[in-house]
Parts: sequence; structure tokens; C-alpha cells
Amino acid sequence: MDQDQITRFRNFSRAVAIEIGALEDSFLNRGRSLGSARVLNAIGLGYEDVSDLRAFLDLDTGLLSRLLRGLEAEGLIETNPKPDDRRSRVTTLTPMGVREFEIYEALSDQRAERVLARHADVRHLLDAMDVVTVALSREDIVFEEVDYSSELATKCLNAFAAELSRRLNLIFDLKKSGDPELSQMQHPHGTFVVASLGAMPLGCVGVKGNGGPLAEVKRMWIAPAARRLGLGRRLMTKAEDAARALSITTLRLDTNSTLFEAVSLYKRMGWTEIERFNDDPYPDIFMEKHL
Amino acid sequence: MDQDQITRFRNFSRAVAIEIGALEDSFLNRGRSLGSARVLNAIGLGYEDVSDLRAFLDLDTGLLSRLLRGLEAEGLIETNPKPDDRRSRVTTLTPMGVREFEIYEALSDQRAERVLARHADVRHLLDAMDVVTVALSREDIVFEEVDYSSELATKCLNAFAAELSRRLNLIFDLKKSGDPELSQMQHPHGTFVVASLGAMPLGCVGVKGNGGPLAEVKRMWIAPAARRLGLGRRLMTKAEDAARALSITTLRLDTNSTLFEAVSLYKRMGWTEIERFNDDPYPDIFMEKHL
DNA sequence: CCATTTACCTGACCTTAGTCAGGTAAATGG
DNA sequence: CCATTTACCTGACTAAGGTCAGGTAAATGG
Repeated sequence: MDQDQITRFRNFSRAVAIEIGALEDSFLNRGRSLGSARVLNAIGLGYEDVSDLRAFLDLDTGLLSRLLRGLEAEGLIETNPKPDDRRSRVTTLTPMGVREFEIYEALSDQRAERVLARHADVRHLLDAMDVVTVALSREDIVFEEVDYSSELATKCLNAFAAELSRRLNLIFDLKKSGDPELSQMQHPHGTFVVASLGAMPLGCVGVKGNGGPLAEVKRMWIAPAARRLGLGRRLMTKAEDAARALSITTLRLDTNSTLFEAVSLYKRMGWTEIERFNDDPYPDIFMEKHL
Repeated sequence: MDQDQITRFRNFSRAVAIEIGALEDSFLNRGRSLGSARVLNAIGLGYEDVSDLRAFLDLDTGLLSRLLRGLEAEGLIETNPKPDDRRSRVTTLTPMGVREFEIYEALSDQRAERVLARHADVRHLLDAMDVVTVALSREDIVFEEVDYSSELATKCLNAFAAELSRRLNLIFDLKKSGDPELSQMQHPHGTFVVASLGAMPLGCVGVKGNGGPLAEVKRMWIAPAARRLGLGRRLMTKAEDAARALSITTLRLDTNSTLFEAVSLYKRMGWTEIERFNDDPYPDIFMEKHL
């Protein structure tokens, strides 16, 4: 590995560590230790079981226990035995705890806002940050079949439409092109697969079927920040597996040569070019794969 | 400010905080507290005066003093009164201290290497990290006149040549085009201005003069990671100021329309287009500015 | 020259973080 | 049913981080 690359990484770490230190300092101004604040935050994020908290925060049983007692004494949380296993305990924020949690959230938001406000071209900076976020959190990326009308799917589809419009220099309207297909991209006819990192949509692909052995792959998209990580292949694999499970034996798709990354992926994954099978104006490449 | 942007920033912070925490943990394996390790590191980086250390690490006098005594007791540093002000004290690493410092450096390097090794497309990730580093450390960017043959200048020039070759689709050879001009880009004829962040070159521009009132601006370059921050304008302003100080009254330059960001900057800064004044093959735009 | 300031040190003290050895109550598994 | 395991708690302890009130020696500024 190049020493110059290592230096660049270390410069990055140093620059960001300063920002992170500043955020943690701002947390201390609420008269509570960083440990307590972190536990409160984790509970607010939904880690309510004591065992989940322990795993998430990587804390010793004794230490966590004492931090919980402290928050309890402050009236911020309540802990009760879990109904189905009374050895385990579940914590819940009291109304006061919720307020306090929200204050910390607001502090984090303000901090983020202040840093971003210093920059004229926020989009450019955030695009770079997204690339780093996705790369560093690669292990947490989740691939799942979701409903075509779910919020995550909608986010993906809107981003897909925006990118298609930009790259093909046209106005791609999901309403016109998408809604009629809704039931065909849902079980049992078809499916819709999404890759995401938390609430952040990273990619999608739909399988549009009609109950027969032939189905169509549509809406294949990878977020710019998530490219070059091999997600496209994983997403397509997941879609092909889902199609097989729906007794589909042949998949086909149409695309445009402008979307060269996608076309090259399809080729690498064993798709072959076939004759035009529709008269849509925008696609100029048609492909097929037998499962 | 958009809530979505804030969320993206916060996701970024979280992802990176985990990496940074892991690095600090690896420091603890050497049987020394993080505080001591940080002080040793700072001394190794060149913060030798006790007051500099205090400012850099933001430590209380008492705490720093005790950490220094600890390192002294380990035989890693020596502290002596400063000759010109015997109240102040200067620390120096002993040979053993140097070795220990280098071990920490190696740990950081290994950590960086391990993280980067997990990524197929390291260049892409590092480019994004550079954008973040530069944006977050904007206040530390330094503009200075340097010798045209200095290391920093050479780094800039090589990057400049590489980018020119790429964007104009030719092989731009500094050796042929640069070396004959060396003395003309040095005082008293001309100058060479560099923008940098530590050892990281962010941009450059040369003023090539011959002692007369007319000089030429050449080698204007801004690192990709440093774009959209307004550095080009600051760099050009610095170059124009330096030219004035050298009694230059008119600057001119040639460039290529492919380098549209530069051309638009020159126009915004009051440069006007003039007739071709040389017969070089690559430039197609010629400009002038009276100081 | 001497009061004041500056730079650093020392000792006393406190909080936080973290570890570990028990202990209790509930669940589990023959 | 009972030994064992699991989930959590408590108390004792240590190390590290951090604050503060003096104290000393050197420099400074009328």
C-alpha cells in the first residue's frame, strides 16, 4: 500500500476526529456524563432491552447497570421485567426522558447544521460524505424484498427517476410509467428488492411478472454514493433468486446504452442481448437471462 | 437547512466515529494511558514547548505536567528550560521515546492500511475522504510563495501536468515546458504561489516575468478535492498581489476552453479576452488583466 | 529594585470509566 | 424436580481524566 494513501487516510481521520470531539463536548454541557448520555441516546434510538443496550454500547454488565440506575434516579427512564422472560429487563423513556433525548438530538442536529452552514457547496460535501459513510459501513448494508409502495421503495424510485431524467436528458415520470405496474411488482407476480443502509436507500431493482414463466427486470438503480462496491451484482443476484422462488424461468429487460455501468453488469452476469421486444422510445438495448 | 442533509451528516459522523474509536483502542494496547500516548504523539509531531503542547492538546497545566512527569519517568522524554526564557520548558524525545513514537505511528499506519485494504476501489474512497478533509480543515489552508523547485511546488506541478494530460487528452511534459522557465518564476522576475493543507498540495499558480512590466500567469491548478471552496480566487488574488509587488503592471495568460472552471474564474476576476499572443498548439483562449 | 506577571509544578480532591467477584431470581433441560 | 444456566444487580476496587488552590522561579515593567 502506498504511503501517500495512508497519509491521506490519516489526515482524514484527524480532521473528522476534531469534529466528533466537539460534538461530544457539547453533550457534556447538560450536566450528565458521556456514558449516561450515550445510554439515553441508545434507548431513544430503540435499543430498549438491557441486553441489546449492552451489545450496542459494548458495556460491562456492572457499568451499564449503574448507568441505568442513574438515569432511573433522574426520572428519565423506567425499567421493567420483560413479560416473556422475567430475567430480562426492558427500559422505556419517561416523558421527561423523551424530552431529554430530544434535546440531545437537537444538539446533534444543530452541530451538523453549523458545520454544513460553513460550506457554500453543501451538496458536493455531502456526496463525498455519503461515499465514505457507505464504504465504512459496508457490512451493515441490507438487501430485502419490500413492498413496491413502501417508503423505502418510493425513495429509491424517485432517485431512480431523477437520475434517469438527468442521464437520458428527458423527463421520466414514474406516475405514468410506474403505477400501472404496481401489482405486477408485488408477490405473487413479482417483487421489488431494495439495498439500504439504515434509512438510506442505496439501490433497487424490480421484477415485474404476470404469473407466467417470463418476467421483466425493471427499475434497476444504485445510488451514486454506493457505486464501485459490487452492490449491483448482489442486488441482481437477490432479484434473480426471488424470481426463481416465484417460478419464473426467464427474465428480460430493456435499457439504454447511456447507462453503461448497468449494461456492463448485465453482461458480466450472463445476460445476453436479444431483439427489441417493445416499442418504448427510450431503450436501445434488450437483454435476456434464463434462470 | 434540509433535515435530510442533517441526517446524512450525522450518519457520516457515526460511521467515522466507530473507526476512530477503534484506532484509539489500539493505542491502549501499549500499556500507557491514552493521555500519555497523545502527549508523546504531539511531541513527536514537533510540539516541543510545554505551552505549545498545552494549546495543541487543550490540557490543564496540572494534568499536562503530570503526564510529562510520567513520560519522563519512563525515560521517553527529557524536559529542559528554554534558553531564552528559563520559565518555559522544552521537551525532547529520548532515543527510546523516538522508538515508542514510531511504534504508535506504525500502529496508525497499519490501522489505515487495514481499513483501506477492505476496499476494492481505494482511489474512489480516498478522493471522497480528501474532499471531506479539505472542507473540514478549510481554516488551516495556507497560501504562500514557494520556490518553483521546492517539493511542494513539484507535487503541484506533477498533479497539474497529469490533469492537463487527462483533460486535454495529450501528454503534457513539464520537463519540456517547465524547466526552461525556472528562473522566470522565481524572485525577482516572477513567483510561484501554492495553496496547501499541511503537506497536502491544494493548488498553485506561477507568475513568469522577465523584469519588465509584462508577465504571464502559468500553471494555474486547483486539486480536485479542493474545488468549489473559492480557493482559485484566493490563489489568483495572491498571485496578482505578488506580481504588483514585483512592479508588474500587466498580466496575461493562455488557456484552453476545456478548462472551463478556470476560464470562468478569470472572467469573474476581471480578466478580458485578447488576441492570440503565441503559437502554442494547445491554448485557444488568451486573456489579460491590468493591475 | 521591587511588585507583578508568567510559566510551570505539586498536592489534594473529585468524577467517570471500567473490572471483577459475588449474589439473586428466573428460566432451562434432563 | 433440581442442577445448571442466564440475565441482571450490587459492592469493592482501580485507573484515568480533570479541576483547583497554592507554590516556585524567572521575566517584566515601571
